Amino acid sequence: MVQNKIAQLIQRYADVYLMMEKKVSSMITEKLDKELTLDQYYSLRYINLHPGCTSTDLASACNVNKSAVTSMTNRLFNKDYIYREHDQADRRNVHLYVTPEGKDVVSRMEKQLQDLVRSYLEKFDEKEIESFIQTYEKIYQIIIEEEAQHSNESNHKG
Amino acid sequence: MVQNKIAQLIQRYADVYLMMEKKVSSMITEKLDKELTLDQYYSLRYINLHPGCTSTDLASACNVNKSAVTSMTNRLFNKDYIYREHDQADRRNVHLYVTPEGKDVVSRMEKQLQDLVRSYLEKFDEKEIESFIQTYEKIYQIIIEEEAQHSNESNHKG
DNA sequence: CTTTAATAGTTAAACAATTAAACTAAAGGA
DNA sequence: TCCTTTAGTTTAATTGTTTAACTATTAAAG
Repeated sequence: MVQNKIAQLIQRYADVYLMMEKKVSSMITEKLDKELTLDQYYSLRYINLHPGCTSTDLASACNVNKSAVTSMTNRLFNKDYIYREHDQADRRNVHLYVTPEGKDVVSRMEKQLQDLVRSYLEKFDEKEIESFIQTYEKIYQIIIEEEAQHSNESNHKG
Repeated sequence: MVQNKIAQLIQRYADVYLMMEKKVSSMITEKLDKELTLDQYYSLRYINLHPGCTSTDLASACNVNKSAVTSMTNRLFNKDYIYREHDQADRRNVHLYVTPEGKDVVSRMEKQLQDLVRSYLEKFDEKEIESFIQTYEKIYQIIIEEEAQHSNESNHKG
């Protein structure tokens, strides 16, 4: 791709990125249950999809420090949405599980999120959204692969 | 669009969203100058593109409270990247401007951002990225229009 | 004109989310 | 046994945010 074209595309992306991100996250916290922040919802969702995952797993998935995960899981634990279990084979490992209350709130928020997004998605052609998400997933894949290659140098995270 | 298909698309988006957001923002803070956080960069970039804008403008653009803007502009002010000027006609208004040092850092970070993103973008077809950003801009437009319609009800922000 | 409303912005207290560094505890290897 | 690595927590600090109370200025109503 031509250098100039790339600069243009990045410019256009940057022009909407900030507003988009803040607007979407504030829309969501406004419209959805106040029980969880967006970050808390996504963390709980991850644990729900990966029962028994460790703090390290979650840290690597979110690309944050383990101490950030400790804080996050403490917040979820204090709300009785998750519980922890020590690994019997290797007692250093702590496995994370979602409680019934946690499962309740995840599915409730998932439904609310769908109701919210549906009204916007209806204004699009299915093919357009499909290919948008495909590109999004592709970008994600490329970033992951790229990181796997350079994982030798810096492994202070994950 | 069919209900089921919508649920599927949202699911797929949610599956990558969390990792994507955190990974990208941590990649950027890692690779770019440490002088500014990503939020600070985008705020400074906005002021640079809209010289003389007010706190209210920035608050509305980011969809955050005015007090959040005060905090943000204080951080930028303390780093000598912006300055404030009282409006002579209406002394309640405070206009924001980027200093020469601020302009320096914006253009430096812009260049670094382009160098970083270029390596990823090169793996894509130009048409694919073009239509990805087009959809992104379209989503943004729809959200803005939607909000303009419902602006009567809740105007505690912006 | 004076009193009252509204508007722009700041301050203060609280919380969420994060990092870095020091720490505890457990496991593995020489 | 001693040293090192690994998993996770704690602590102190910073960023970014909200809500509510506040200051200062303008506009509007009588």
